[in-house]
Amino acid sequence: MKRCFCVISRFIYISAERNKGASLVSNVSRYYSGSAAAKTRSDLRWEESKSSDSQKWSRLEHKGPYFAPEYDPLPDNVPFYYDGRLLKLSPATEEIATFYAKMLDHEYTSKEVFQNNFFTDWREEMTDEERKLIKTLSKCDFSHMHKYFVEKSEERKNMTKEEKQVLKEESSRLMEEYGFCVLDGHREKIGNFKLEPPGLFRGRGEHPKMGKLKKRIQPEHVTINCSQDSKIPEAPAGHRWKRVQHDNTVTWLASWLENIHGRPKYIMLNPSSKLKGEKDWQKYETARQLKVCVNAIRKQYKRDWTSREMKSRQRGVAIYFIDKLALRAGNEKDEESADTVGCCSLRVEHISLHRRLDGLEHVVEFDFLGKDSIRYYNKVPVEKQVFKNLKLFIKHKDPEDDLFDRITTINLNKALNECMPGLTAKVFRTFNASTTLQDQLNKLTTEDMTVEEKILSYNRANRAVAILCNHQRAAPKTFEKSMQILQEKIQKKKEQIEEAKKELKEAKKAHKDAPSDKSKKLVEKKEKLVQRLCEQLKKLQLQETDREENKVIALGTSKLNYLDPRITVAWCKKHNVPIEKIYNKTQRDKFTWAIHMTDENFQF
DNA sequence: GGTGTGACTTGTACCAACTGCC
DNA sequence: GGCAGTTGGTACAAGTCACACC
Repeated sequence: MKRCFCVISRFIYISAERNKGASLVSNVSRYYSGSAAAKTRSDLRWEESKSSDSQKWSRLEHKGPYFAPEYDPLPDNVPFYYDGRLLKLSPATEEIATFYAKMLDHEYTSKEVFQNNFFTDWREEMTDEERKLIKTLSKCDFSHMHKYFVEKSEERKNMTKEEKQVLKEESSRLMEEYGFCVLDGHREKIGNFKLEPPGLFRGRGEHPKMGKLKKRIQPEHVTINCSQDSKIPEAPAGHRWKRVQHDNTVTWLASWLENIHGRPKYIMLNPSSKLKGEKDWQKYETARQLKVCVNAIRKQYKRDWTSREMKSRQRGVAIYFIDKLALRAGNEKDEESADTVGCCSLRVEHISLHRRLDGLEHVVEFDFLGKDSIRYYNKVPVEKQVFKNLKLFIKHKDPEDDLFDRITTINLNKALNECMPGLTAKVFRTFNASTTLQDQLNKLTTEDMTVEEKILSYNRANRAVAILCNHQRAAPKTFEKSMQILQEKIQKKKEQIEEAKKELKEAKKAHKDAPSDKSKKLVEKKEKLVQRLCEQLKKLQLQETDREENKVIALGTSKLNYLDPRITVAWCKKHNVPIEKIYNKTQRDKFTWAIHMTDENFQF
């Protein structure tokens, strides 16, 4: 096994070095090759080099985070009743009560875990007097608070244009003041300059901590990261920062510990920034390197299926799943989070083995909750040896036992890294997603298509990737209704076409009976009308297909995180599809690097 | 080799802003 | 101009993975 990995490693090392040598130079030159005029000051950033890989910047200056506004107590006419008795809550207690009251419309507030967590945390923040009094959540009447917030929300919606303009200007001012930093002399947009306001933690799926109080972040909780010679951000009046540090090996501007899990959170740059863009580009380059050696890796993991060592067999099957099904690595999780799994953390209960199913042999049926508690359900025919191994792995195990009990994501990634420097489980997802997009685009696009048809093809290719990566979304609430409206439009258009055709026929007849310039013009006019209506119908039908196929599939995640944007840019250029039809403004900003450096011949 | 921590990416839901239709 | 439907941006949760430490 190890020997084989070494052979592969050497082979890859040569390819990687070859790539690396050419990469930065060709990257930058390709970046400019598209448009000399586009070479602006901000573009030049890409030519700058850092003194080492770990150093992320030389100079960093920013204003620090923007804090959530202080709590504004409820007006006196919004009562709170406990057990039928009117109570005036202390501001801190009232604030937490409002978090709950605002959520009453959501189904999860009725869950026992949510209620228990909320009530426990709420009582901790109460005054002694309040705590003595308020002992049962069901006796609390939040309905007046709830009504107040519904009304407030309505008021906001009904604001005049001028009032909305004032808010917009205030928001722009904040963005201008806090939303940018200066990194190595360039003004860069910050991703999340506003600190998260206090509230109740929701979590996704059956999260054991749902309903817990997310406490207000104070300056004393925040660490600032900036360069020593920069103007250090000032803490709000009467406060001071937890710490000010000058660590240029990290990219974050500020951090704090969130109180729910005790994990750090960060203020970081926007995806359009140079720092993020370079990282993104590197990610896709690593995935392209995998393309060079994936055949050797596949041969190796197939050999591992018959290894004498159980660990190797399990690793071989796990990498096969990661490669074939684009499963996530599946790190171990603590008890304090929702019960979700990935490849390495799959349990026996998550798979069913069928020697024969739906006319196929050796079918594995997967059914588990993955990231964000999204269900992964798939029936996959696998190689006979994989099937045999799985039977072996589950032998004498209970449903709740680990399927792959001899491996972890750490040693799996270690083995992958020996195959190819920088290779980890998630690289397979990027690689398979981008490869799928490229293949599908090649298959689904022909020159004779209209731009609308090409866009449908693109969305279908994008959809194939989203399905592979299991990117699901809840069907939009208005889906059925909007489909019905669209279908009515289609029906109406069909009727219009029938009518127009009839009129055309009549015009032709009239022209035949008594030809004149006027009758000729009328025929031409009717012909044009029929043609225009048919085009409109086709467009509507394409829209219908696209929307129907997209009902529960989320395309955004793969577009933003898994599909090498150069594939898209090259396809747009080759097929004369305006890039604006595929990427919106934000996406174009994020992928500026790809838009500049890619010509129509790019191949992933 | 196991565990904890930190840094960063990936992911969905929600809501405000925008768009197109009547 | 008003409204409904759609889109885009934001919020923030939940992953991955590297690294330090024992």
